[in-house]
Amino acid sequence: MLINELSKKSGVSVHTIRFYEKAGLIEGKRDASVTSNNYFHYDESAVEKLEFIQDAKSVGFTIKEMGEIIDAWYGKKYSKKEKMAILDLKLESLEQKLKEIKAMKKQIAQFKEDVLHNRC
Amino acid sequence: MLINELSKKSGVSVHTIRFYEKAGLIEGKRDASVTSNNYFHYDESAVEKLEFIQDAKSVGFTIKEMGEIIDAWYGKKYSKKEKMAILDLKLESLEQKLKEIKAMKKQIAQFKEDVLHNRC
DNA sequence: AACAACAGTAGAGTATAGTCTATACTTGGT
DNA sequence: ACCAAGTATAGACTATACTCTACTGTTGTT
Repeated sequence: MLINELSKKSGVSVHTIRFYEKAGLIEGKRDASVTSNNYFHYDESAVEKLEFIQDAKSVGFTIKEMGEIIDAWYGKKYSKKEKMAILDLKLESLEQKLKEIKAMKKQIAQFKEDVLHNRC
Repeated sequence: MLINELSKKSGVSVHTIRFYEKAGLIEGKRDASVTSNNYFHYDESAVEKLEFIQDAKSVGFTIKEMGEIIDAWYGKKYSKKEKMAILDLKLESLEQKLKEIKAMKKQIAQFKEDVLHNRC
């Protein structure tokens, strides 16, 4: 599919898809048999990656971190063992975020107590 | 205390404290009886707020959101009822973040499965 | 052939959150 | 009195993550 279709399927704008492509998160391929244009073609994995990116963004992963995860998931540059290690690190960082959020919930609950009892 | 002491107590740089002050997150007071300088004086609440800011940052709250929380915690511009409502909204957004992170953990666990069984 | 819609590239602009530099004045220790 | 260290303000600079504009070329429909 071309970029416009990818945009519609993923819900990510054409501009942003190109931005992600420059950042190395997704990759389109050019058809060598076509000489009249330079159009990039994308497959279903690009849709999956863009869907992942949207979720990963909202949990606070940076472009760089998303790139690492995508490389460990789809890429060819790591061995199976390395991929598992990278993904395990990401799981640990999520575990850390989980703890921080739980602690923040407690803190805000405490703020509510303070407000309730006019302690501020 | 003056800004340098506040910086040491909170672990936040003097520059960044001034940035937060401009953003309305903390507030120093000038001593009207002193005419020779314009130095700001901070109390213990500034330390508490800066400590909160560092935690709130790491869970993904923006400056604007932190300002809302601080106003609902320490500020005078809201009624008790309004303060509780604001803090409840923030608790809900944390609950949402918690869900997203748990979902992302599942997704990455699935990536591990895919890698393990050479499905990518 | 005309033309709107789409594709690519380069680069400018925006928003957020700092971080640092320059300048000028004040304070505290010797 | 001297001078390093601290303080305030304004504004420049950086990094991240987009978002948009300008321009050029291609494709598909009429």
